[in-house]
Amino acid sequence: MQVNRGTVTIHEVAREAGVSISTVSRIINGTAYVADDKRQAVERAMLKLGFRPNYLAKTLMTGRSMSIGVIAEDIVSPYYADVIRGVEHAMLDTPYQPIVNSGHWSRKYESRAVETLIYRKVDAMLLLGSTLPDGTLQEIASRVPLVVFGRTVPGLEEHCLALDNVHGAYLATRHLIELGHRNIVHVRGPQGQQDAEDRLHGYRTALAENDVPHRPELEILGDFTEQPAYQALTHLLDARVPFTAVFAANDQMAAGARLALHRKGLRVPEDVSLVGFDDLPSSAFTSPPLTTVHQPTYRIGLALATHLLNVVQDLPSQLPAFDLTLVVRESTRPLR
Amino acid sequence: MQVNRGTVTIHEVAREAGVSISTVSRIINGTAYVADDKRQAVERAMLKLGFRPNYLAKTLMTGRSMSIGVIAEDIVSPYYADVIRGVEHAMLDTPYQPIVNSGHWSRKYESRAVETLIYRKVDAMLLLGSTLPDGTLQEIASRVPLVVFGRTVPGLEEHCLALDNVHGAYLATRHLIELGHRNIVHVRGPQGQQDAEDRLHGYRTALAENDVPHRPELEILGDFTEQPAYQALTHLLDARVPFTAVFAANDQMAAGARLALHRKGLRVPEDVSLVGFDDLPSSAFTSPPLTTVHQPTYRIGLALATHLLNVVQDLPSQLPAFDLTLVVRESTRPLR
DNA sequence: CTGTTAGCGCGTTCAA
DNA sequence: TTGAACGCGCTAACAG
Repeated sequence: MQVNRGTVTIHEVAREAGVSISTVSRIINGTAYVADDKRQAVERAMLKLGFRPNYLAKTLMTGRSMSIGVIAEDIVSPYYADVIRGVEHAMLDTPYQPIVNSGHWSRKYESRAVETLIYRKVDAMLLLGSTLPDGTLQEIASRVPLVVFGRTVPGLEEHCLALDNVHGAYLATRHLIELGHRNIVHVRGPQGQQDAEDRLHGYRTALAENDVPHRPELEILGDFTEQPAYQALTHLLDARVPFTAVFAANDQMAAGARLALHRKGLRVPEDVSLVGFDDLPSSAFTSPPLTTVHQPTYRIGLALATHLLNVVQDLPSQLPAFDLTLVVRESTRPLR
Repeated sequence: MQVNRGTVTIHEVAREAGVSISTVSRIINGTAYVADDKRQAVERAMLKLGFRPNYLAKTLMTGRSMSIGVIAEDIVSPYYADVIRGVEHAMLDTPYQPIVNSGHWSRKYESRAVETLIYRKVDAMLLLGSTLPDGTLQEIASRVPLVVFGRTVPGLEEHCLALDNVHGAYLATRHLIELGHRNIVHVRGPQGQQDAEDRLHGYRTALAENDVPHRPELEILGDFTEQPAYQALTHLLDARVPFTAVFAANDQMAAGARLALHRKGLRVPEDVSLVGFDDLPSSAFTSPPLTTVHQPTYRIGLALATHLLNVVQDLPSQLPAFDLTLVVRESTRPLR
């Protein structure tokens, strides 16, 4: 039997105040009326002993932990970070607490995180992106209330929030076309990743709808980080493939592309127009500020959390829809 | 009494396998040898019933939750995010799990986060920066093993990891001076914030040691984000205060400063040299790549977590020291 | 090697 | 109104 020194429980409080533990419990939870004198005695005892209720014991009894598990593909990604910020803010003044973890873009670690959180009895779970197959997500949803961002899982539609990436990419590409560009490079996200595929699709659609010939050699592959985008565009430049604009599937890759242009002495937007996707907080402060597709990540986080809180409290709730919008800043200009 | 439908406990497993609950417990935890036939029966029963152990009940007994509370001033800040990444990676293949929260740069929310984590019985706590006074931190440390990054708390020295910001700023400023610059703007961090004050101090020391006259009007105030830095430098430019270099107290403010210069048609580094602080992952990919003071944030996260894991396991451990180094990239050049 | 028993700290009936 | 007693799911002595 371990010692548990220094842990003061409702028993000591009860003894100190000269009442039973149930009375103490009632006062803590406001479950029933308690005579004023006893209430005061108990409150004095709690203060004196420095009583701290044990959440685990409480959870064991009630079955509710007042915590919400949040798993992001990657906490570090500025994109998810902003969503998390929204989630945190929404929960700040509620009794619920978010417990956030990374899935590290890996099925293994993501499912480990899921298991751990369920073991810890979170009352609900929020997945910010997910590499897990639909079936697994459905199974998880049967064990704990689940909300998913960035994907629509069959059977869980009303708890999924996904944005129209095809449309966002369409807007970005059309903007460039309207500016007169016809040779538009697309820096793709990782192959097979849904958002990346959708954005590629939006790019192609915009070309097709505006009778701009599709040139496969202008589609280059990245992985949503700067370095590979930098390299891919450098290769293209070295190969002297002509183009006048670049649409990168996210802002980080836009930064990589921008550097490749910079190294070759090409100016943005004078020589090449550049569009990103995501609108990271930092993208408004690049030089020049980046034209990009804005995702209302903070508001999404807020909405996600609000919905989640409703769900765990059995309140009716519906996830709102969010639009992707093009933010025109200074990295694009008409083809002269 | 709530229903707890669907929750299968060791009792059902024991019944199904025809053994006692302690035998089941022993098999789960490997506490003692169990006859092979019983073990197999139990394992079959667990699988069949889909048994999931309840961590809370376990924690209630053992007093160890196998979780580590991590509180960052701000999860969203790319700076802390990289430290968190290190922490997560270090714990990835251990039985311990980090539970991360934001303090939101506020005493109120930070102490709330601390309380919540202690209530949840985390085995130890890691503070990534802290706005709490020394006394409070000492009190926390008396309740739970505590490690602090970014500050040295009296009495807790061996569990604190802080970098020499004065020296880092000194290096940055000296670099500029060696390049021939004498009119060096310093974009300060928020007044009163320790890191900000230290960096200011390092800047002044470098000037003094190299006989560069100190011009107070070149010290402008920011708050570690882009916008105020942008504005402050714009004011300075409008006032036609002459300078040839800028040392910003962090990379985000360097981006703001860079934009102010860009808007006035000043090129970096041709017209003005620019140095940052932190070396955010994105700073290597700005155009031009930023010269900045590198903080080994990821490795720090790793070290912090490793130390923490040692501490909770009563293993001897010592926090290593880390150096700040100047990374010279392409945003600085000799004064012509 | 295995089962019985006594808690961990708390919420919640049921009588009084 | 209040207290006694039970149980949440599990671990850890203690016998055997």
